[in-house]
Amino acid sequence: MTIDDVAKELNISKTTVSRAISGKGRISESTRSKVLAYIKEHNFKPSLIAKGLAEKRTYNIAVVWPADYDYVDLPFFQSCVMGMSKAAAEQDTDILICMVKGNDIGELDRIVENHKVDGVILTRTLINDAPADYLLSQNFPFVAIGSTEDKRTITVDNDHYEACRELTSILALRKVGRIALLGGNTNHIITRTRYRGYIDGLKNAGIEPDEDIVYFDVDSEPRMARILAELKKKEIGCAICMDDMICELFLTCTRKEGISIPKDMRVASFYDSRVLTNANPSITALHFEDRHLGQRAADMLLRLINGESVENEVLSDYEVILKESTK
Amino acid sequence: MTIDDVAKELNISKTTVSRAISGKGRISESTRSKVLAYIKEHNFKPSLIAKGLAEKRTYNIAVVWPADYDYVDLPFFQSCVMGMSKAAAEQDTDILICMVKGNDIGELDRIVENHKVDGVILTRTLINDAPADYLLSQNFPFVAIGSTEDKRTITVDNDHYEACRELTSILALRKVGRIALLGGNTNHIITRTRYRGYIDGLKNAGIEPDEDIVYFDVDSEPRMARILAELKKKEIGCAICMDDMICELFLTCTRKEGISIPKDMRVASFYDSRVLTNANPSITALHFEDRHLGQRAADMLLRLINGESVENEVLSDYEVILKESTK
DNA sequence: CATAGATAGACAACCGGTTGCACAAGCGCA
DNA sequence: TGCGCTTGTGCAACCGGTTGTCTATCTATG
Repeated sequence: MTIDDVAKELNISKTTVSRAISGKGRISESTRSKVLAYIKEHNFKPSLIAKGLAEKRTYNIAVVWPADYDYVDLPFFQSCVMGMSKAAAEQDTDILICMVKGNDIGELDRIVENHKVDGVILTRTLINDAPADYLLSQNFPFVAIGSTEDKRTITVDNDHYEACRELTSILALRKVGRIALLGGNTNHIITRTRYRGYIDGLKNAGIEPDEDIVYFDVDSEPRMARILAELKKKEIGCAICMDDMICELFLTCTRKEGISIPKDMRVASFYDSRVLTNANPSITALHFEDRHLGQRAADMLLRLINGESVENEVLSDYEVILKESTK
Repeated sequence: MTIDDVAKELNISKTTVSRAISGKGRISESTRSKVLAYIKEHNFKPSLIAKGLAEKRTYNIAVVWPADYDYVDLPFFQSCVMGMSKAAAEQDTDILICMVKGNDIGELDRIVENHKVDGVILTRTLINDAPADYLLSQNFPFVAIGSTEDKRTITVDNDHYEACRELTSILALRKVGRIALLGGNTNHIITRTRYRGYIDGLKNAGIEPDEDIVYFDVDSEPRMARILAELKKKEIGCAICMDDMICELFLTCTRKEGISIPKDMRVASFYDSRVLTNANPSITALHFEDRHLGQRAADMLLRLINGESVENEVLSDYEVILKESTK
């Protein structure tokens, strides 16, 4: 069934049917409701491909999936995509996956050149983000989850600065001793953002930050073991892990060393992932509503595609959840 | 730039250009190479939307993403999708995400009715799989990763029966004592398949299976704790965990109980996921090449869409990796 | 040398929508 | 009553490809 069939059946022109469905152009209310009733009764869905050809749209948006095994925060990504999917579906739009390895643009150029999508969503942007640079150079609509250094980029993210500041100062006020920071990949913008929050959180609590107890690129067990030795020597009372993977490493190493938590040392983490939820003792962590984040990102991108004006957004969908590990 | 522009520039008809690109229809080798050279030089990509409208295709396939938090094996899913993405890209086809919750068909009907994709890939099929039933009823092309009960379905999967049989008999021959099975969700077909492998693995080693030491739906720490108590009472020498999540639970509980591995009890797992890779002691596990699995699935689906004949496939992309936990 | 058959390419219809423009009917107002 | 303006609808071109059918040219054959 096509709009021609509908038109013939109702003795009107296909133009009128098209207008009734899209809501654009002049049409009488009576004709319009007649058409809508008919297509609803017959469960007619106009072809999005034909619509797309005429409008030069695909009704698809891509999400860039960072395809490095050891690097992606899968639960975060899943939640985000769930949110995007929900928001997009409301406008008949779907999510297409674009695998990208490292800081290469991978399949992105094929997807853009073939015009397979109307826009792109980037997650967890890097300092020099190749996909972002590419999309900017092509003047292709996109929204980045996580801030970027280019002012032209539309971004949305949770307030990681504020979240980390809050967590840090809460811990500081609890008198947990010296607070070390165990950070992730310094190429991630988010790593620096959280770092700033940590610094200011300490300052708010009247503590002078000490660069000697801040570590980045904590990505392996041997490295964590070495750091842990230093923490012991420096008589650190509490460690803030910048993500759940780092926290896992921390827990593994403390267990091996026979360090008891929270008796000997305390620990808090970003993200209360499944692994941490099951941990013993339970882990103090920041909980984020990543789903909502994805939803916002998709909403913003769709508005961008529709030519509406879009402002950067900073969300506060997080919560500090205090558990045993910082008691 | 369109094929009309190319045609005009080369003083030939758009038909000829179309034929040169697609390779269909009669065309001289000289004209063909002339056209191909021109479009290559000018980096011309014919519109897939227009092509799609004419051919009634979208050059997209959907992968159903089971959107239950606690249920999806994310690393498995990621690897699969990476493989699919790679195989599909070679035919200008992309992967679209279709979120589905539980055994509901979710967004699937919208995607099918709107003809957003040419076919669907299902992962980890259930006993009564709503998406599979729906797609069959709509006569819509799809491939299932994991077997189904409906003979009309095209399936591909690793040989989980054989893998589990092999693992079980290897362990049995190592004289690890009585071998218990800790299984997952009984709604998953794969759970039953592995179970059969376990039974036959024991028989091959001359051991009579004992239903009393087979557990299913091991999905929480309390349940695991109860099971562990039984295993101790029954003097079990080794546990086979049907997936990495169950193995994690097992490790957590044994640690709490002060059970030493492999001294007091041995353990082996399906999947050598990141979490297990870091475990201490290292865990004996089955390693699967999920990426290749996804690649095969996408290949098969594309052939199905192209009207070629497709046979079910059973892959043997796995390896038993023996580590300390079964020494 | 005439003719049949093969081959290369062009024409035009088609896929299923959108949209600029033309036109007729209905209305208010002088 | 006549005029201009608004409103509702239709026509046909267009988006950018594919493909069935037809023609012109070339080759092989008796």
